Amino acid sequence: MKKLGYTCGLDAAIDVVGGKWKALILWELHDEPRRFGELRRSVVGISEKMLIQQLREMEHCGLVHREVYYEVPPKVEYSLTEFGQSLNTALLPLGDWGEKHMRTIEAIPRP
Amino acid sequence: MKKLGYTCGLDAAIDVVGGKWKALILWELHDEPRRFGELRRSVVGISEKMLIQQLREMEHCGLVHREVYYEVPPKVEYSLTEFGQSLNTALLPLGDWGEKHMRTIEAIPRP
DNA sequence: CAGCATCCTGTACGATACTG
DNA sequence: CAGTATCGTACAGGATGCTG
Repeated sequence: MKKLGYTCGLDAAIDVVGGKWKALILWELHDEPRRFGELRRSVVGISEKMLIQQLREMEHCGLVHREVYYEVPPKVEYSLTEFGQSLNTALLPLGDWGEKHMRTIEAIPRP
Repeated sequence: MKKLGYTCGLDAAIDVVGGKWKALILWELHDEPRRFGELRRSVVGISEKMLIQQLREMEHCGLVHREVYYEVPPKVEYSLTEFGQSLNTALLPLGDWGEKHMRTIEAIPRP
């Protein structure tokens, strides 16, 4: 969410879902709502700071819905909006591509 | 191209096509080979440094083929490999999604 | 024309500790 | 449990000038 005046659809999409974590979070939410703690565990390697930051941004873009249950202990559930679902669907082929070529990608020699 | 040990296909795909420019370059190459100067003009806003850097990385990953014509003046053409084509295809739905929701995305208030 | 070499900056991301 | 608050760093990305 930085620029304005996108040059094409891909440009706009990447601006929304870009970065290291958003697509992964989106994926974790694809089938059912998740609590903060669940996400922290399932999105391997993410810090609390990044998780909450990315969630807030996605909420701000209308991709994610945040539902607070006023209980003790606290409970908050994150879920995809229709908008988020549509983005997730658009990401499926990319995920499949990655899955199919994972070995190849892993085998690329790093500098 | 940073990590190893991807947690899912999407993770791997994003590692390959991530960043601000690679997907856009891929798109520019989708229908026919392009010369360096052509790319510099059509990928709006990219610097020479970033263009050559991204091209080299994509070449290294086997997504792009670099063909040098030993002429005067110099001529170099970049084109997609089969691998690159397949990635580009996987990105199509995302591009469509972006195209469709561009107005919505542009309308999101920035911080 | 197609690059390479430098220098510089912002920020994305990370580690750690603390709170309602 | 679900976050805040700080502090710190690496690297993505940018600006400019030069070269075979």
